[in-house]
Amino acid sequence: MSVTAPESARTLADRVFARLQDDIVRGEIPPGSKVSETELAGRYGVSRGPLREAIRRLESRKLLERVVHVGTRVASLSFDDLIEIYHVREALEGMAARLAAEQMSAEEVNGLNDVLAQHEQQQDLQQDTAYFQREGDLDFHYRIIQGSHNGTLSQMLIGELYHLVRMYRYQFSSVANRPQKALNEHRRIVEAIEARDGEMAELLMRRHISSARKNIETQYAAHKAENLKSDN
Amino acid sequence: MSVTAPESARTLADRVFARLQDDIVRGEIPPGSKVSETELAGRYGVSRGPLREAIRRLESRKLLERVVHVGTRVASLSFDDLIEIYHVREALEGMAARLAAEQMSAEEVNGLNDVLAQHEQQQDLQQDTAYFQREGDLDFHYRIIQGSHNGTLSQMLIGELYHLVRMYRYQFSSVANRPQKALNEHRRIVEAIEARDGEMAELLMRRHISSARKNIETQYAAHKAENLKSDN
DNA sequence: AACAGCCCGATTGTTGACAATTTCAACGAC
DNA sequence: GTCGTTGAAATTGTCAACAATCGGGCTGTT
Repeated sequence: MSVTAPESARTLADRVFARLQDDIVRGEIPPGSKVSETELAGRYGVSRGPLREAIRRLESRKLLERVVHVGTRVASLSFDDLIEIYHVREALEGMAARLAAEQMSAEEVNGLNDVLAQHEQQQDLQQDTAYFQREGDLDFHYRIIQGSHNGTLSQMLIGELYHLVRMYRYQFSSVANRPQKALNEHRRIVEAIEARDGEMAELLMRRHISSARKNIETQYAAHKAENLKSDN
Repeated sequence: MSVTAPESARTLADRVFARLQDDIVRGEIPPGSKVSETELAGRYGVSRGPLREAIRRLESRKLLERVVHVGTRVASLSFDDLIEIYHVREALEGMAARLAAEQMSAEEVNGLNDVLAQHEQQQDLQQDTAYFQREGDLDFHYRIIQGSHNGTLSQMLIGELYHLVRMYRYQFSSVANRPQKALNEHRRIVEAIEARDGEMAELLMRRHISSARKNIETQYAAHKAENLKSDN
């Protein structure tokens, strides 16, 4: 699934990088907290060399923020950051959907349908869906991105942006609060891909992500209004 | 102009990073060539520590390719890579143009018009335009990207993709071979931005980049056909 | 009491030595 | 002659010590 082949981590720095990234994305190390090189080196049982390499990689992925000679802290996404990311996702995943409609193989389309069927089952069973919805939604989007057969695009979305999106979702324990709607949108996107209608697939995907963004904006505005009220 | 404030390089690794990136983009170190850590450390007068840090950063920008325990070599863009990049640019810069139309300040729009006027003058003077067209075109696109007021978007385009685009342009000494056409397209994009018509700006920018991509594809097809002919 | 300047502890940046891995060439077997 | 093996050289990965820089607290002055 990962776009950068892990191959079970060939070097110490690779392993530390993977573990640290996971700890950050899952919120194990809370956003905004300072991370000390010596402390982390101890925690992961390596020297500062490989650890610094891991830190630099996570820094370029915007998961860590560093100030020279002062230190590194875990990035904490602001609301504005999240909106920015959704604008970028709208553009990139729209293009991904377009290319996927043109490029996906029959097997890949089948896989996409399988994912969709799985989601429908989850909806029916009404099981606790917080985690699975989260991961399931990612699975759907991942497959379309990979289906674009554009490595640069995949790298930017899966290799860079999605870690931030996942961190945000953990950070706010936020799950899509419009699952039925989203599922319907997913269905129509797959239909467009099956019909090899790239233009339609792009349009639908852009609307899908744009709706999610507007949903977040509305929630945030309500949240802020609520806070203002309780402040007075 | 750079999206990551250099502030005249506060650390050794920063300076080495900047110099090495420049040497790579300008083709000083030829694409595909192997770079030795000890050799580069000597060349830049630092130890291997900061140099490795610079290498890792350039690796995440896709300017260097590393194989564990083997070494690092300068990335050499294939034709397919370039096409991939242009698809991503089409999506991202289209969004940038849309946002710029909505967000740019009056001063920023003025600056954009200045750049345009400068380009028109260059056209008139018929001066040697290879270098200036190259940089001028970049300047135009940079300003619109920055005008989106979306830091994530700017980072992805200016901080990551454009270094590859510039490397390619140096690599093939390629300059837009449709300057008049491109200039007209630039004019219409600015008009849309001035009219605060985000949708139109996005459409025009996407067409602009799509045309450039198709132009490259045509050239490449012709080039390949030529090679095949001479092979027989 | 408020503020400026200085010093000390802690943290990061840098270095050179050591360990692990790969590559390549020489050698020998088939 | 080709292929597989082995060993040494070279290169990268890792480590621990040293240097540079920053933040906070102390002191002294106004």
